Amino acid sequence: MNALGTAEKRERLADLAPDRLAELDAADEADDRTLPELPNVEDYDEVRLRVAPNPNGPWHLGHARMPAVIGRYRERYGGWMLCRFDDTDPETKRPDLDAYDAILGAIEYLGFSPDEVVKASDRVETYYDHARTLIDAGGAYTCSCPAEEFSLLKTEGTACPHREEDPETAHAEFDAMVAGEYDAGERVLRVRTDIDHKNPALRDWVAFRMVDTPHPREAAAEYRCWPMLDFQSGIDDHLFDVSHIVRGIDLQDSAKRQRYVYDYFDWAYPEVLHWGHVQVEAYDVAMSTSTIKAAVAVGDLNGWDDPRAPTIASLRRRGIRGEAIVEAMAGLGTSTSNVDLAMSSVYAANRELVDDEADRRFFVRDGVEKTLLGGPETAEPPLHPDLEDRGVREIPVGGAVRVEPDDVPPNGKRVWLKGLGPVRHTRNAFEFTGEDIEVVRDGDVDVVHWVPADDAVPLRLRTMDGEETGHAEPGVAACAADDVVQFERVGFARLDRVPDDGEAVAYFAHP
RNA sequence: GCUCGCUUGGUGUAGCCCGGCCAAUCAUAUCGGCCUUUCGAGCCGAUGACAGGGGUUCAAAUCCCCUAGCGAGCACCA
Repeated sequence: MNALGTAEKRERLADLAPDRLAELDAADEADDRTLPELPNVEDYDEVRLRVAPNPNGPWHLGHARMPAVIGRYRERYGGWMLCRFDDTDPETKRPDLDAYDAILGAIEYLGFSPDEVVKASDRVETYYDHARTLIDAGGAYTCSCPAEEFSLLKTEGTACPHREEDPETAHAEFDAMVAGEYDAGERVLRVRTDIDHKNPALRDWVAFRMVDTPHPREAAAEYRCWPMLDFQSGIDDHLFDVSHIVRGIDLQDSAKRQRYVYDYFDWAYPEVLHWGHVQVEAYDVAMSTSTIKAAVAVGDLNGWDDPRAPTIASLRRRGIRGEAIVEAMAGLGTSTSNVDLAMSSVYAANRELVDDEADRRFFVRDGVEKTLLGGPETAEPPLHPDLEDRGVREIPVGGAVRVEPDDVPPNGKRVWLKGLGPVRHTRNAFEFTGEDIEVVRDGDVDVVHWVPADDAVPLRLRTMDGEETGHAEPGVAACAADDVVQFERVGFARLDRVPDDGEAVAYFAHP
């Protein structure tokens, strides 16, 4: 049974036990259902979701949770998904112009494609329109209190003098804000909530403020009056008819703040779910955009796709499928407590995805050369031990082989060169002994991988822990960049560069 | 300080709303066995958890209270 592929197994099972097959299918579907149901789905015509990244840098692993979970929900409910770049801070969270496409590329790599993509910085006029309507509704006022002063008043639950201003004044001053007549810090537009609400976080929050620094996008470079996230995203969620908001616990109070605006407009607030932060063990580099940015800048990391970086780009270069990341992220569920993602769960998911397709190859690290006396001229190990149809690799043996130092048996002892046969270590050579495979089954002889001394392809394997050099079997020269292979007894790797001549480069994925 | 939230084995998760079928699910991990010309895959088995204390109840992982720990918000950041 083990020699059969999955499809063949299914076929045989269908003949032998159709009931059991149905059970397996049901189990498969259940696997896909690790996420809890979204609340009150039946109340909406369509499940409409959004991912709302801040394009202030490429993505680290933690960012994958958002598209992974939201994308899975879209698939489950046959819903709709928006990608909205919340790029309304040209200064402190200044957008990185390359990040917009990098993020869309990452989402695609994870296996999702948004139904629509928008940038908040293209929609500023819309936010102004709604601000004016809100002023008319008595829901907002302009305020020139210095931030620290207002903060003190707020803490004691006292209104500032501007709170009672009339809508005409508010309109005039807001128009002046839009016209750029104030500098940063001189005036804001506040939402009128409850100034003595028991939760200080909800009291009269800022909806618009002045920013002196021009937005990096040319199309938005002239704006000086920018909405805050809570205002912008609240308006957009309604305008795009979002049914379910899924976001981090840092935004736990956002819904409560935005409800005030929704109430002024008489809109219904979407369903909302929060999740905690994701930590990833196994990396030396902290998983934060700014830390990685700094490490790349000073050369501690060799770019965002350095295998030591906890980034999406890094996993991608290592040949890990986006789907494996999604699987692992979906497995974390949507609980509001902080979670640790074990890389082993990403690896386990990936192994399942790539094991069948990855051809087997030999790669000998830091090999020692041994003259080979006797034996066949060609070795023929299978390309895949479980899929015989795939055929064999024909490896010309030549007069000498390389093996890893740890695999050299003591003098006089034998070892089985995989796909070639048994050899005895004599003085400084390997002597072909020709026994049957029984010697391996008996347990006295270890099976090891090897490469011919001639024609082996020099290869550098980049791993999370550094680089390893060695030689791969000659057939690797015919592989292409992007091929995912399993170096037997070493692990899965993605070929990154296979030049006609000279050193090939591969990235280690996992055992 | 004020407010909100979280706490199930190494990791993650199910169960908690609507108490009993939970001596607690599944995955991953680790260990062992079988199989295998890989330290991969497959098969079998083992390991290991309801934060602590009170209360309600015939019955509590599930409801209530307290304590502890963790996290978040109280930004003219997202």
